Amino acid sequence: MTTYHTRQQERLLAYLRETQGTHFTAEDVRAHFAATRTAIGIATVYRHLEKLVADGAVTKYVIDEHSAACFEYVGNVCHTDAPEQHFHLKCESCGALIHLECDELACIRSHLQQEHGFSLNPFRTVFYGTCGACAAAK
Amino acid sequence: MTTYHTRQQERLLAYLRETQGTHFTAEDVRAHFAATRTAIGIATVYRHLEKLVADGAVTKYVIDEHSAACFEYVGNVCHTDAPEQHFHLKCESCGALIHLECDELACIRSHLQQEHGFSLNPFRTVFYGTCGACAAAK
DNA sequence: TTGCGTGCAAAGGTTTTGCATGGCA
DNA sequence: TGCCATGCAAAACCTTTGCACGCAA
Repeated sequence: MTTYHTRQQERLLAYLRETQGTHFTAEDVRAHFAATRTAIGIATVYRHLEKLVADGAVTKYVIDEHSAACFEYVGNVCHTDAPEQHFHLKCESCGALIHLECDELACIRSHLQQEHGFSLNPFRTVFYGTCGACAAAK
Repeated sequence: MTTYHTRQQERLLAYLRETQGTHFTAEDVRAHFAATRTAIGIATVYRHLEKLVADGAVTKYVIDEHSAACFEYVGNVCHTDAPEQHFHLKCESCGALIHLECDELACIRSHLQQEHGFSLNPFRTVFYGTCGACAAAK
């Protein structure tokens, strides 16, 4: 639990809030501050992200274990109103991670729940395939 | 593509067929053959698993990126004749792998294709969540 | 002053790769 | 004989951890 209020913590949180709706890796965060001359050690980045994930303010995606984990800022804990139901598409060709928000896809969840008794975890579920750009390139 | 038929390949495939319905790590496979005195190098295990995953005969699960990936043999899928429209549900609680054949879910593919230009790969895509039995147990 | 937060470097683990050797066709 | 497959070890990679120092309260 955080007891002290530090400069790094403040700057890191401020940055995360700017990234709403996008994905980032721990390295992305470190690089961002390295560029602004207010460096934050990679260990500190990981330590904060770990806490935020535990608090639910950040979601962690494991796409492939030999590449860096993706994080996403989803707001404060008191965000119990309308958690966004978005899914992720991963292009097996170019590696792009696509953030998909679609009502029809959101129905998948209730369908699986009602018809198959399965509670889908949208944070871990990733749709693999080929994106339009890559398909067109072939 | 595999061009040569080797002893290691044969033994590895035979072992995988025995594991139907269970999951294993690359290390598990290596250890299995190390015990039977017909050792197979870990690099060879990874190289074969990589091919099998690409072929759809093995599914790769990434549970957490700092632990070993889990693999599961799902058999030779006939992606030439009649591509089966079934998806996989993986219970994060009990580890059960559920084969789901559902017309409504099959629509996901065409939806992603038409509305988002995304060609879904049903052999690799896995829905993570909690199965009905585990949900009831809580 | 107390002790948490930070940064550096090293450790930890899994997976990949380089290279020489062995084996299939 | 021509190459692919294999195995070993080292490399590559992300992430965690030990330790000393800095800084908040």
